[in-house]
Amino acid sequence: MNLKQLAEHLGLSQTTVSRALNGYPEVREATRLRVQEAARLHNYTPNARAKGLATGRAMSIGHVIPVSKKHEMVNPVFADFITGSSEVYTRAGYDLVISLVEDGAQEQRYRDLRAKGNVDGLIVHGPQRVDSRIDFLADLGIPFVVHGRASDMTADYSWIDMNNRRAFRRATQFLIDLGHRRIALINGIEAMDFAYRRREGYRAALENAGLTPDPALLFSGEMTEELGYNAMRQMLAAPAPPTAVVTSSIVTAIGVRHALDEAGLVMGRDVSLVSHDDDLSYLRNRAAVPVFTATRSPVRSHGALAAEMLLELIADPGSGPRHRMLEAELIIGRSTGPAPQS
Amino acid sequence: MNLKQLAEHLGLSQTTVSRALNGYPEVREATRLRVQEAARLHNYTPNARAKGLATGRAMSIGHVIPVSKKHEMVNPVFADFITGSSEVYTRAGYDLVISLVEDGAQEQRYRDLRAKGNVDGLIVHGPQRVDSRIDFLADLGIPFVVHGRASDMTADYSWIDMNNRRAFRRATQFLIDLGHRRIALINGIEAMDFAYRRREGYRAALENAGLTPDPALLFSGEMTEELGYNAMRQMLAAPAPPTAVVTSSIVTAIGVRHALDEAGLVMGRDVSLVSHDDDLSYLRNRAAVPVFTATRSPVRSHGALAAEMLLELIADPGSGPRHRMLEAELIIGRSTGPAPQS
DNA sequence: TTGAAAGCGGTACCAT
DNA sequence: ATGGTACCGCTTTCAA
Repeated sequence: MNLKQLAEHLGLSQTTVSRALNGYPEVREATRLRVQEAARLHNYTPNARAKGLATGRAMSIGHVIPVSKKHEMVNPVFADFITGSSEVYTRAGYDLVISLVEDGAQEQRYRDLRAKGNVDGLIVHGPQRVDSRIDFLADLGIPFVVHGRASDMTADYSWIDMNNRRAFRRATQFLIDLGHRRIALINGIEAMDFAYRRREGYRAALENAGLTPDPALLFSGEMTEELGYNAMRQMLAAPAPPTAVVTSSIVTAIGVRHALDEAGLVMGRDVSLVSHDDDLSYLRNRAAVPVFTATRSPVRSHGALAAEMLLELIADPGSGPRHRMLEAELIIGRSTGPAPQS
Repeated sequence: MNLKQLAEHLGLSQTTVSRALNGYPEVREATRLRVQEAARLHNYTPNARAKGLATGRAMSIGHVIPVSKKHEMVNPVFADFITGSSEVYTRAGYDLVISLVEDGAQEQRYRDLRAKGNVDGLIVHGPQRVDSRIDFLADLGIPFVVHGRASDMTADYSWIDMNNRRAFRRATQFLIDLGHRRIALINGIEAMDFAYRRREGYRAALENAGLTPDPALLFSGEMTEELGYNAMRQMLAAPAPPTAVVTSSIVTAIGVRHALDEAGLVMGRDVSLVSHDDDLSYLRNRAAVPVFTATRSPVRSHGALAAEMLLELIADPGSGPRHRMLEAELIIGRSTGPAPQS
């Protein structure tokens, strides 16, 4: 059933029916009720494409996720993030369009997204330290919010990010406070902004304690189990293995643990481990248990906040860029030494 | 730049330009080249909404993912699955629309998706053993492919699924072959079809070996770390703990391991563990290492296959439902006993 | 081989 | 308070 048919059925004009349904004030209340009733009865839902054509708004938001041929993995946090966003979009009547776009085709894809006119705004995932997408999208004039930042760019754009630097500084400090001196970092790919900031935090904590980062304890790559496994094996085979490890992902931490198993070492006794993005809250306060300690960021609410930010940006294009920084939580599942300084 | 402007610019009619760009044969070759050249030059991309309105096709596919208020989690395999699908869609010129829809609002949301006209077909995720969505969508007359099946329904619909029953039968058999007699299962929510089938496989292996499933060793719930932790703790506190555990998810397995840690037990020595959806291929053949053994399904390619199936269905609505079953791989990272029979 | 014009299903301006 | 009508941008008959 479309508008025309509904209007004929009611003996009204399309105009009046449209107005009644869209809450315009100049419709008599009785008429509005009659129209709404009929619409409900016939399961009338306006055609989104026609509506979009007429209004110039697509009522949908795009999430662009970079994938590279080389790094096959799609970060699982996207799922969480998108869940948060989705709730906001649904409530506001927006659809969510996902675009996985490959390294090479970036700009053309964005241009298309814009020209095809099926998104009103974009969320940009996975920014690098210098990310050409940002200037490009700004030029294109489409509202967008970046999930993360591009540290080495000066442009002012809207973003939402967690405090990666702080989280990793605290995690590292926690281990230093426990007495560790040889602390490894198994990080994501450091061209990615988040990984770069994490390493900065790690380094800051070491330097603050008068320690020099040892390159032999620094690893970065795609955050797979395999990375953790290989890194840990390599370090265990070297002359001076670390006594503690900080990893960027729980997945990597699992690999680390397999390497420890293989060497007959016990996590929490022989080697301490802090992993990011693990939710150990169910273990909190079980202080005697040799488990991971973790930092965790509420990715899902990041998604919701980013979505809200973007919708505001779309509603009020005049307003300037918005920024939002969120803190990660340090979850101590095991504490064999002094608690970390907050 | 829109079609009208491009046509004026070229001194041609919209009709001719449209035909030239869409490969209609009745355009003179010289004209076509001139048009294509100009289109490229001006970055002309047809407006998708207008095109959709005119053709009646949205050129986009919806993925509907059920979320319930109670089970907050969104299964991380969606991310992988969608990645696979996305590649297929992109190549075929389709967009991907994600709809997370809440338990209550299911039918209304599908009806809307259909009526709003912004998807040409749907992939349905997370089917239950009896899933009302299937009959409903069939009635609605929109092409759809189910990722998974609904065991207790008789309707014939298109689906793609992994052989959950077989995977869990083999995993359980593997443990039986190692000599285990008390084998626990920590499963997903068994109203979900996949979890139900997994339990059937587990049970089949036990019965085949003349073993009776012990209800005290059966757990099901949302596949969180916490589930694995609580289940394992509870079993360890009981009179006759299991000597082996099969879990439906690597996340759950991590929780199991924490419970073992807490009890001072060693995985692979005191308790064996097989987890599903873990990729231990990097450990394959390291037979002496006490690690997880796993079954793994290539979720990403499931996504691609489902997408292809759906596009075929859309292209040829007359053809009947299609089905595709995929086998999971049993990855043996540790083998302290005889290998499982395949 | 090309063009004019009628939709596709709405919205919104201008009348009445 | 309601209706007529000109778009929105593209496709597709029908004519020339």
